[in-house]
Amino acid sequence: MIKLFENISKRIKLSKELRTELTKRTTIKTFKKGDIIHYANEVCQHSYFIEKGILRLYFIKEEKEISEFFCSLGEWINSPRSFMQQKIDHYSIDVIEDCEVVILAVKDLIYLFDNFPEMEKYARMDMGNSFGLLMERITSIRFTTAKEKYDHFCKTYKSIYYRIPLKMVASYLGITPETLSRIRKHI
Amino acid sequence: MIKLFENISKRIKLSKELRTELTKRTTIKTFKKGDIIHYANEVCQHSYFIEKGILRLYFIKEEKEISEFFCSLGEWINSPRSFMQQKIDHYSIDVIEDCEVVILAVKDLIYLFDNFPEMEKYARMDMGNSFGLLMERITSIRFTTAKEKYDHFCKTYKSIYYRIPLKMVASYLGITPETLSRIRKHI
DNA sequence: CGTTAGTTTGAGAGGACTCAAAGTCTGTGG
DNA sequence: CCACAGACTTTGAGTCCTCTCAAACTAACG
Repeated sequence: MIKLFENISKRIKLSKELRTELTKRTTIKTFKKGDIIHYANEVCQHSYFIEKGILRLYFIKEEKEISEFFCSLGEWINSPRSFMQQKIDHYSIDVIEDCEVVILAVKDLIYLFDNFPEMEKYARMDMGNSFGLLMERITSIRFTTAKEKYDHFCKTYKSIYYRIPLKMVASYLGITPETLSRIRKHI
Repeated sequence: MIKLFENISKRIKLSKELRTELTKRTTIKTFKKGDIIHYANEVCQHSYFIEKGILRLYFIKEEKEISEFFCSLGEWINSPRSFMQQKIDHYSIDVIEDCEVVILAVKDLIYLFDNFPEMEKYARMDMGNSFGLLMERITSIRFTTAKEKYDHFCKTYKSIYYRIPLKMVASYLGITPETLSRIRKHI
């Protein structure tokens, strides 16, 4: 839970009460590479904070997996629309590298929102951060060659880019595995 | 302010007190087509809620304007990172169609956040909504032909897409004006 | 009503795609 | 602990979409 408390403290003052409540309402769990921790045909009931490992949000399009993004140490992952609006969405989450996560159920998060206004602030700020990253990514996708897209990807995921299979990176970037393979050769 | 109150009420219970405070702390203003209401070299001090008209977030890349997104009736617009983190960012905001906006200064927003916890919730939910749209957009940019990108754009902006100059649409989609012109011809 | 910005049309070049096949890695069961 | 099957990655050839550059046309604004 250490990384989680650090992450929260970065954005808001973490009171002893909130800390206690968080400890009480979360569970720690480990998963193995290849595990699927959220399925597209279910409503996302949990949000996962990563203490270790790599997870991926992806969906299926024309029988192929498309990676939406990757998350690692110090980040939250869930199926955004499904989790926030409690409805089915087409995203699944799987494990790229053995991981340890802190699990928070939506009902507990709501409890925290209702009883700790600073938790709302934290959620807003954390999302604001992700929002900025998405905007940057959109810029990096438009107008750029496959090589520039890949360079941006390596920069964004500098601590983990080399741990993700080429095929998944290709679908994340919206290029074919063949093209990505050729690009990497020329570096 | 009618649309603003509607928008807020959709997400949270709008108390009489918050309503009063909002009225007191916002101003209504009109702008004309072509006006620039936020410049890239300044810290964004205000957020604008649109009651009428169309505004655009854009930036300059290699001497060309790149449109990031368009906003119209019932939406907030600001330079996201600049506004949230109070630092310079490369985005400017200009007026595509004469507009009427409700202006909220960052200091007043902070006051509202500090005194009305439900305002934090509203901001979080509103951003969550925009977040979902960005994710959809990323999907619509990857793997798609220029025509599919344009179709998605028309769907996303169904009430205003025909009011935006072709050149701006092209830069929004990340294709050249020539390509977009050819696509539109074949519909 | 002229100037300037925006849009359309055309021709040619190049990057990324598709399809195909060979080579490499990984994990599972014997 | 090794061998093999299946998945992943690399390499190659040919095609197509979108880009660039260039020029004509049209619309908007003072």
